[in-house]
Amino acid sequence: MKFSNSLIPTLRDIPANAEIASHILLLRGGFIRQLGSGLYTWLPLGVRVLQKVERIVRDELNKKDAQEVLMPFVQPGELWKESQRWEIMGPDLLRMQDRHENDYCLSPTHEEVITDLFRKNVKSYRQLPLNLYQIATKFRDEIRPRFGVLRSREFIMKDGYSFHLNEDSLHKTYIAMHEAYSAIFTRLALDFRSVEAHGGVIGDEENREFHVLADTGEDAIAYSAASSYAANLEKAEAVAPRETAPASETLTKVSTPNVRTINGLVECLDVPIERTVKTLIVQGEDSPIGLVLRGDHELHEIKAASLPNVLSPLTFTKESDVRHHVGCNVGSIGPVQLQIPYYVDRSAAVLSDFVCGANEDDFHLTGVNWNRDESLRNSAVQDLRKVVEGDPAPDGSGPLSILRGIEVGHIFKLGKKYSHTMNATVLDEQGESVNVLMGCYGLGITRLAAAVIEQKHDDVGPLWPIEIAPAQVHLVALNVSQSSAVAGAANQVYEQLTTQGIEVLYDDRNERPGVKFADADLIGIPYRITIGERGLKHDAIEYQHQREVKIELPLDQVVSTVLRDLN
RNA sequence: CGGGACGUGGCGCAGUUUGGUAGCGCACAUGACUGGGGGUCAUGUGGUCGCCGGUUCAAAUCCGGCCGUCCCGACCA
Repeated sequence: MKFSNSLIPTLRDIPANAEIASHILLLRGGFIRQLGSGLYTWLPLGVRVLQKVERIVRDELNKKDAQEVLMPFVQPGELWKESQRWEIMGPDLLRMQDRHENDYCLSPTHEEVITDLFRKNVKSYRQLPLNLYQIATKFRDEIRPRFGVLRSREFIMKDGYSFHLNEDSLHKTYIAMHEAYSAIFTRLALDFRSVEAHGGVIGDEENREFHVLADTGEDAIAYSAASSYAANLEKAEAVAPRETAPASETLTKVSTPNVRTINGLVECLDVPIERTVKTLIVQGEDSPIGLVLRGDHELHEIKAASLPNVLSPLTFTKESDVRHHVGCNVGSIGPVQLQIPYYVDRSAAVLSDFVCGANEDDFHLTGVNWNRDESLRNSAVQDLRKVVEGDPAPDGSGPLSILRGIEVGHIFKLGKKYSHTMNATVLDEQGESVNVLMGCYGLGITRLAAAVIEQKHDDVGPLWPIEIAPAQVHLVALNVSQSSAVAGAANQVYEQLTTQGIEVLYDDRNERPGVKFADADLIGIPYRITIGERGLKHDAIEYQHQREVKIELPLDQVVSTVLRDLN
């Protein structure tokens, strides 16, 4: 690949609309261009990266006997109505009609199509298990596309689906996919975690997310350094830190004029925030419901919304209604004598001598105790809060740490969710018709390419892992148009490496050295060979791996050294 | 959807407050010089100032509407 006849539009300036490393560097290195919000064109170097990511993914999946298919990007609305997701999906699903006014959508995922394919073509348990995948374009009309290709609307995803007669078979494939994903990310030399997660609209049986750790990640990951426990914060279980201390204070009503917030309460009464309790009021099925948390803890909406009688999605009760039901403003609510049902978070439930609202404007209670104080004894305790750094891990292995991660893969057991609604059955050994069990395995190809940069870059450019670099070697020939010696040597190295099957980006342009070096940095190919007249005079060719120290090699050893390093 | 910002040659920006013939840097073309970290000089090419409407003798600039892009948020008392 010669630079002089390639489209590699590197940028000197930082593009105005890009903020994070992967977005900036993919633009500046000439890998992508934006077409519209959440829509990107992949340029030649970018396509090479994607193809290599895909190659690794195919390789690892094929090892596990998954088979590749390719399904349509445009799908009939009928199928989505059948699975009932036409109604459930909301505006993320981009819908349209054809000339006959039939409903269609751009596929955000392919459960419906694959299930339809399966039910029309597989009839016997003898054909199971079956594991099919594709690498294809998806469209999701995201609320807010951002961070370039990290959260775009149109993107490339590997999505796989498996079919099974029984749970045991499903589990085997689920584990096999877990292994395949781990192998893929390991080959990319990524620092990643597989974590417990929420299933979302796909399904909420057993599932696992794969995250590339990076500060710019949109998700928070709680993990235990002492064990393999790791969970997305949206799933992570919060366990109570310690046993209840005995009550020592007496219940006292204190005046707290104009105190409406926990911070105000802490200041007013000079109590530690860990000994305060706040009560949030959300809409329930019959009446509003109180959620009681320690003052310094944050409500976990997903946990709260899944509680019995609590409305999902979680909706906070309007302040005027709070006064109607509780008799005070939202800053003075507390569990003592609360006139509506409430749940207490585990960590709030182990407090003693704590402070809470008195359900009367401008008053709070101090010295409150769950077990001693009559109206509190039968409080319902639930996990309501987000975990924080230092919380005990649910597996008892020690304190939790929190890191940020980019979700690049997600594997699910779907069970019979789709086989049931879409009537996908096989005949079992007894000749009985049974719904198959399914699994579903997603992996973001375009996102993964960006996530790699988020984790592997420096000030001047990406540091691509060799497996997905746009080329293996960047050959920089300095002043080629002036020096026939340089041109001769560079051409020779280029020919020899190419003949050996090495991918070389050969910068044969008539550009100044500074331009070539800057572009090489922006492109980020791992091995760089620099040939200039100065070194050539004493038979010295520069050779450098990423940003490490350059070494000098005689011309006749360059090719063999590269071959050695690449194998 | 709520809040904020922005939209001026390919890219990055100034000009808008106070209306008066559209500018800078980079890139691009040609030539000369230069030749190991985005070089210098000279001469050039390229823009209906996002779109539509209004005010005005005159609009990038003022007013109204629309479109687009980015950022923050999408609840925590």
